[in-house]
Amino acid sequence: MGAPKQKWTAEEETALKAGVLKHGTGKWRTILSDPEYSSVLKSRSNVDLKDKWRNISVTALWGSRKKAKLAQKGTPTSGPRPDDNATAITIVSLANGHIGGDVGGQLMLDAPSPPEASCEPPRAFKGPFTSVDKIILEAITNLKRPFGPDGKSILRYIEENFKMQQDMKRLVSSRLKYLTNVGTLVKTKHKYRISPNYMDEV
Amino acid sequence: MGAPKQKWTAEEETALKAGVLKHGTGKWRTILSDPEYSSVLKSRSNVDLKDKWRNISVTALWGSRKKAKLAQKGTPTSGPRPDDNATAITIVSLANGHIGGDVGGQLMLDAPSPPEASCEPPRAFKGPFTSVDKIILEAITNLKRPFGPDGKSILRYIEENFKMQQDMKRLVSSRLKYLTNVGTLVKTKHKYRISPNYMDEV
DNA sequence: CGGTAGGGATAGGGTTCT
DNA sequence: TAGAACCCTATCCCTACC
Repeated sequence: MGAPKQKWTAEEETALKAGVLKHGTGKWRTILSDPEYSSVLKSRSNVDLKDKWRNISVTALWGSRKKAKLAQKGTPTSGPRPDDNATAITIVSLANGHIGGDVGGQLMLDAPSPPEASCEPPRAFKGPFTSVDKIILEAITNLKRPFGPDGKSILRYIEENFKMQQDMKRLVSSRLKYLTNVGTLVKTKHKYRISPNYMDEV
Repeated sequence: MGAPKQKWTAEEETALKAGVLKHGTGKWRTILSDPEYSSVLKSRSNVDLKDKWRNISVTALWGSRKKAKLAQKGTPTSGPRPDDNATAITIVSLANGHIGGDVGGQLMLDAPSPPEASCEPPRAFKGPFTSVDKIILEAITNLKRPFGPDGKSILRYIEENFKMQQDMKRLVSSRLKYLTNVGTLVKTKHKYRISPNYMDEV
């Protein structure tokens, strides 16, 4: 009827990956609207992009969605094995890493704090943070929740303890996603905790 | 972020329904502030409540929001199946019915049923039409707008064509909401038209 | 500014096709 | 039979409008 299973071409897949690299995961409509990819992807919907990306990621991580589900149920303690097939993981990381510097060009998280950002973090614990990531890790550490705080708590902590001149919601959300993807954080039931392997880096 | 899909529990849903029953639809912040529900719903926002209620209502009426939209556009033949899931419909009716007697106590229009209406399960469809409802239907019919008149036009029509001794604004607004909820009216872009399925009841 | 309504996007479970 | 492609819809997000 409508679409007899339109297989993804290599070109489309490349465009999708580039799009995720540029705009981050979860920005399917944005990617689709980007003139850089819209021509190649014009026969795809935002949902198609989402589904395809899921296939790519999950395949790289587990081999298939089915295995992924089984793995999540059967082995609650062991996370994904990054050594399996790192390509998609790399792409995910890369993509999310790029988010920071992208959205509106205003995020610029790693810019070594401008001359005197006109707003000094009032209650910073570890001096001038140049990275939102560090703030997030601090939040998780200080919040001391049994299974880790959830995203809202983290966001609230940051908003209450730092003077930010912008809305941190999306940025924090992006970075949580990123830190989870690269394995720095472990996400369980919407709660984030710092991976044991990274505790010493905090 | 914090909750990429925090599914509603049965308990939360019950609290929401009770809240609507008590305070009426559209009073999401009020429901959230009511100590009777605030503990159960503490992880929800007023917007969450609004969305969930929309989902409950629309699911009961049409099966899903998508189907509802499709039904509004085409498919003149198939309407909602009242026998499908009447519970939410009933609750919607009940809730809105209570609104009438609630706000300022001045609405209190015509209880079509005897005094003991308070403990009686209301009939959702063909339900308690008030005289104002009939006037509203007349207004919509006579105004003959392409996609139906909006609330203001309906109100103006009533004020111009009937001598009412009270301010009809809130009352008309309530009844429009009610008639929309029970499926008698279909609301699209602030305009109201009579559902094809109820045209013959006018 | 805070709240609500409504449109619309996303996430994830489920289904169909190959 | 597995996996890719696609569907369904609860939930979440954005914006206009009071």
